[in-house]
Amino acid sequence: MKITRKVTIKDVSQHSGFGIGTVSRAINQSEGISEKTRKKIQASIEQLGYTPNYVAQSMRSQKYKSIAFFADISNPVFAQIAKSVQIELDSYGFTLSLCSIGEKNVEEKISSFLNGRSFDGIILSIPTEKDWKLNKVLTKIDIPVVPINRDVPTLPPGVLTDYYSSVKKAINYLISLGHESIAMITGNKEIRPTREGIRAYKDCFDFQGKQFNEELILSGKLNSKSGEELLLEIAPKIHRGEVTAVLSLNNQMFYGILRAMRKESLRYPDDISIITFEDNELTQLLDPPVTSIHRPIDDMGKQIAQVLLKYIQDPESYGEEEPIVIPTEFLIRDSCKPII
Amino acid sequence: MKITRKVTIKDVSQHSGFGIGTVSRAINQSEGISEKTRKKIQASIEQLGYTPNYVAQSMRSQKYKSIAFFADISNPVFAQIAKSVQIELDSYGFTLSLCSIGEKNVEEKISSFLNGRSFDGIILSIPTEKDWKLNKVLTKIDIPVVPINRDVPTLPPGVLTDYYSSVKKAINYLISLGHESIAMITGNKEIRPTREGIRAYKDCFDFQGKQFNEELILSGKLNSKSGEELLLEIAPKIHRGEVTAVLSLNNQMFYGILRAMRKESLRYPDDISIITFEDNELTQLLDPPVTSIHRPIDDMGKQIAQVLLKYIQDPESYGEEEPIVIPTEFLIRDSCKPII
DNA sequence: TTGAAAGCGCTAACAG
DNA sequence: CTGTTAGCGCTTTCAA
Repeated sequence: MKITRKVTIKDVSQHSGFGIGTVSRAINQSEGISEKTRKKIQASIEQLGYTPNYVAQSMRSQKYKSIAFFADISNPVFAQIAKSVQIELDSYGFTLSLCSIGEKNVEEKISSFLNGRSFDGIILSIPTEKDWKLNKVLTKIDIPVVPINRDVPTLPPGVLTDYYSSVKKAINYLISLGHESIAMITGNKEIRPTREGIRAYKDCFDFQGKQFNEELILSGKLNSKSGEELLLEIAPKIHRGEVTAVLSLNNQMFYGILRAMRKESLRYPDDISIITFEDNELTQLLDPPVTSIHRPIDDMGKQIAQVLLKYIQDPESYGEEEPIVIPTEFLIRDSCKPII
Repeated sequence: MKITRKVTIKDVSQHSGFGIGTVSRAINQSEGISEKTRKKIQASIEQLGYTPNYVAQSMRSQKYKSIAFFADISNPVFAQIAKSVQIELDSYGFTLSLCSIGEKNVEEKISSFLNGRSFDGIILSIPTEKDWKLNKVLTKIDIPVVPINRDVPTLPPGVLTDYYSSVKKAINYLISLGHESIAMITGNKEIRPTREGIRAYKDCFDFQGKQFNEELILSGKLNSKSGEELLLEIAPKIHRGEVTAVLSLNNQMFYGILRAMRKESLRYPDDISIITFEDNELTQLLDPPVTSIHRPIDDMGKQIAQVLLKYIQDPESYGEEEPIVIPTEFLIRDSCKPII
């Protein structure tokens, strides 16, 4: 058995009797080729089992059919987004490459990852918008970038979850149950979800003509440890009944909140009412199940892929598109109790 | 401001005064170049801010510094593996590309994904080992493939979790608590974890001189729905006290098991003792927390990357390496109760 | 409409 | 030790 060299465009050219250029035109569905020859060449391609070499195509065309995804994939939310983005991209022949980023040195990670590699576009979730170094790096990138849930000054808005309405629904629900002292646990204040959450929170209280207490907004990092610390901070108030409800804007922080509650022997909904962003196995299987804000993550991933693809295909449109806002659903379960 | 063309090896050659070939040798740390020239060239490279074009390098060298990862990343276990694999690969300049696969048409997905694209290696987690079509596709692949927890006939063993010891510990623990009718919920029987689990289960009973009841091994699919159905199947027995413990070999199935228990108003540890594979937020935060089998996932990812890299760097060693066995930890918590 | 030929940026073989 | 050159497989002028 002889070693089978990969079949190239040259083989197709010979086999079909047409020139290399013509074959290329047939492959790329380009103009200036008769339907007849296209068919003949197509037949040769199928007989030989030819597939164009993506690497060679890329080198010549400067198109890579490849997207870089920067996020912390160990967060199931991003894992799921990555999955649906990949599935969507795949149907357009695009490949998704992963790059994990943490809290620190994000710009360094991103630029060293991009260095030398070639992508047509980037999907990005970053820990803070106010990262001067990062923003500098981002301006230098000459391919479209779609941020997830971030307002990056140098970038078009991308895809956003409707945190404002979500938080409004949650807070109003708690108010309707009679809660007045509602703590809200959020990530740092330099990301859109936090800003939008706070805005919604304030608006709810303003609308009700109620006093808004700044101290009840607790900002930290987007991880469970931080969530735990923040809950521990207000635990005394909860014990004293000075805080009767907690709204968590982040799934990871919520894990920490639950851990802290356990440590403090605080039980929901009796000692405290709780609501969290992101519905998942945990919120469903906890006893009682947790009232939560749900977003269609697969749909989000699909939309992210779609905008990016649009930007790539039509660079003129980059930055001209309206932000895509993903609506959420408010799932009332049994983790909140009315104040009597 | 003039448009800055990307600097190429030619520029470096001109700037440094050395030939293109010499520059290439400097870049690739190849033999046959004096330390002096290397330094001079290095200086030029830095001054010009040159980075080799990976695409061109790949095209010429047939090395792509690129790995394909086939798995269902929406399972947090694989997401975390993907993350740590990526981090490890990144330190060697390799890129990780994602491809989601489901339960069906796996061979079709894999081969169409690979088609035209170029990778140096593959990481693979497949739903069943007895997939004739898939195995046929796999034999045709001429780059190293590292399977995760699977014995694929046509492939070297790769990286394996020690299911045998893990299950043995769990079963023996249950036996020591006085349990005799232990149900084990597993994936399909054509994957290594199931086979190893069953073998361990049998060995434990044999060793104790106890009767092993085949009916208590419940095989299904690796998803929560299947876990739910299987638990529902034996629910009557649990109610009657004919089954007193359940061991779940899969994290996804475990979600379903918990759902089914809730439907059936079955509570652990009072109505039934439970143990599951994979420790995570859910097992820790459930009340009471769940006794579980934990494996070091990040370490697993790192090892997967390492073997694959070794195979790529030294193709002779492909298939000659011993399987890498990942040990597990048995975390006793409060989900099991002794039989009195 | 088609073919020929010039590269894309790089590596590797060959010469010197 | 270093320079020159021939491609890798493809797209894209430019002629025919």
